[in-house]
Amino acid sequence: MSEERSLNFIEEIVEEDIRNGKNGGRVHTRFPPEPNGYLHIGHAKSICLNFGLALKYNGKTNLRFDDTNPETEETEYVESIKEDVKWLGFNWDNELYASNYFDQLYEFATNLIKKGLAYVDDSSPDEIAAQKGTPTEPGTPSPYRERSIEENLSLFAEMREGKYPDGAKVLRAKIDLASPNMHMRDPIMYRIRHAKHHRTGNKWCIYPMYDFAHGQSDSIEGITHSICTLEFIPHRALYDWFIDQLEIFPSRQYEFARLNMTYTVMSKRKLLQLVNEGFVTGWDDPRMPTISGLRRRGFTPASIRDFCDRIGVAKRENIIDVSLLEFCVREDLNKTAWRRMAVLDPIKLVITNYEGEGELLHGENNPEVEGGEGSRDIPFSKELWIEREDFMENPPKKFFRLGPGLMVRLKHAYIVKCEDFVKDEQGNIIEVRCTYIPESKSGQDTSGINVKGTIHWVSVPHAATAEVRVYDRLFRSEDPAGEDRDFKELINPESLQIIPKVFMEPDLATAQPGRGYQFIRKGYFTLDKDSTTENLVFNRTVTLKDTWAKEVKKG
RNA sequence: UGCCCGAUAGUAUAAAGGUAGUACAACUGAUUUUGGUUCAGUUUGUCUAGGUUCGAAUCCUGGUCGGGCAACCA
Repeated sequence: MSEERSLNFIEEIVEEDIRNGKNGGRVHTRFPPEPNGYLHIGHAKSICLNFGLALKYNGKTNLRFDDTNPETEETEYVESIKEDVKWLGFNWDNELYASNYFDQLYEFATNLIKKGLAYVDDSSPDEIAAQKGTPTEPGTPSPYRERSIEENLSLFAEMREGKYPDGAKVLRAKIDLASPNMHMRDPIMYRIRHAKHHRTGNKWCIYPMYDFAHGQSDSIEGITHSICTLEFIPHRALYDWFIDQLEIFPSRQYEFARLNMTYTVMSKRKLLQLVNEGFVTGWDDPRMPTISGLRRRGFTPASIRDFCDRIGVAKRENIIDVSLLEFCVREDLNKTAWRRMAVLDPIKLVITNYEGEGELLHGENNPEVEGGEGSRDIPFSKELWIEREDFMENPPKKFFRLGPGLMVRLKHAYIVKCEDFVKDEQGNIIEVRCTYIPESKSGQDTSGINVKGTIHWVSVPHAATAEVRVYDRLFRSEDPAGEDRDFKELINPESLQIIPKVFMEPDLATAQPGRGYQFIRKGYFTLDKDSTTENLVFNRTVTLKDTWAKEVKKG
C-alpha cells in the first residue's frame, strides 16, 4: 500500500550509481558518531538516512565511532549511542571504531611522507594559523616545510614514541598554501596528545585529525556513500585528495542539511552546557531533544522514524516546526495508547441522588482498534473528582461542560445535571453538586437526552494518586541559537511543572513502563524512570490537539 | 574583497522543459460518549532582471538575499 514517493537527492545518486554498476552495485553506508555526547533528534535524521538507504537498496550500514579525540570521548557515550540506535529500530552490520585503524592510519601517513606529501612542523598553533593566510590572501610556507623525507620519517616516528610534549610538533599534509579552499592549505594530519584513549589506552600519544581519519576509515571499510552534513562540503576536496594520494578505495562523500527544529537547540556543545550547568537534570531530561530524552518523555521509535521520513532530505538550510514532531507522536500514540482517566486539577463533584456503595463500569482500552484491545473496570461512586476547568460559574455560550443548570455526560457513566456549587472563603469553587439520570448509563441509555459535552472523572474513594510532570518547550524563542542573546537566557522558566498529587483511576496503579497512555482529554503520558510502586510518576509526552483552547484564546 | 553551498505557501518537501503537488500549521464545516480521532473543504508559493524556447520553478547570464569556510574539534 506504500504510495509512490519521490526520491531525495541522495537516493537519486545511489540509484544512479547502481544503474551504472558503480562498486558492483554495492551500497554501504555508515553512521559515524563521535562518542562525546548523547545522540539527538538531528542524529536520528542521519541514522534514518544511512540505515534507511541500506534497507532500501539491500546494502549494509556500519556503526563507526569517530573516536580520534581522547580528551572529550568516553565509554559512557559509546554505550548510550548504541542503545539509542537500537531503540530507534536499526541494526548495524559492524560495530567499528576509527581507533581500530590507528596502526593503518600511521602507515598511511608514513606513505605520504615518503611521497613527499607530508612533513613534520614545529610551528606553534598561532604560527600555523598565521601561515594559513586568510580567505582572501594566500598562506605562507612554514620554515619546516622543506624538511627531507628522511628527517620527516624519523621525526614522525619520534612523535609516536613520545619524545615530544603535547603541541610541540604536528604532521602536516603538503598541498597548496594558495588554495582558495582553506582546508587545502597544508592541513594538520596528526597532533601530539599524551592522553589516555577510552579504547587504545596509552598505546598512542599521537592522534589523527578528523580529516586524516574519517575518509580513510570509510575507505578501509569499503563505504560507498559517506553521508555527512553541509559544513563538511569544504572538506570534500581534502577527503578526495587523501584517497587519491593514498590510492585506496574511493569512498565518496555527500552532504545534506542537518535538522534544525523550532524552540530547540541542537548542538552537542549547547546541550552539554544545559546538562553541566544544571538547566536540565541530565542528557535524558524529558525536555531535551536527545533520543534518550524523547524516549523518557514517551516518544515512540515509530513516531521518530516517521518524523524523519516526513522532513525530507535536501541541501537547503531548514528549521522544522516542532509541531510536526508532535503531530507524529500523537498520530502514533492515538493508535496505540490505552485510554485512562486522570484528574490533574481536581474539584469535587457530588451526586446528590446517587444511592448505594457504587458500581463498576467498563471502558475499552483503545477505541481506535477493533475490539478495543480489551477493557478495564472503572469504579464509580457518589463522590467524584473532576477537572476544575470543566466547571464555570458563568459559562460562555459554547461551553459544553458544567455550570449552573448545565448537563454533561461523565465518560463511560451517566449524564449529570449541575444543581448547585460550593465556594470556600476565598471564593474558589470547591464542590459541584449534581443529580444524575439513572436511565442514562453508558451503553444502555434510554433517557433520550442528548448532551454536547463529555468529561472525565475519577471516583474519590477509589482514586490512585501519582506525581505528574508536565513539560512545555524548553525555550521561549523559536530559534534560540540564532538570536543575539545567550541561548540560556531564552530558557522557558515554565518548561517543567510538577503536579505532586494527581487523582487517577485505580487501574493506572499497575501501569506498565514503556507503554503510552492517553489520559482522556488531557494528553499522552508515560511512566517516568523515577516511578516506583509506592510513588508513581508520569511524564506528559504531548497534549492532545486542543481546539477549545484556541477558541478560548480568540475570546 | 576570495572560494563554496543554497533560494518553490507560515514551515518543510515534490514537480528531471509541458496542469505548481503533498505534509504540518492556520481557517470552515460534518461526525463523535475524548472540544481527541475521522471525514469534507478553504486560504497561502516558484528571490529578482534579462535571455534561450511554441512553452521555464526547471536551461543560460547578471543581480539580490541567506548560510558556510582561516580549531593541534568532529
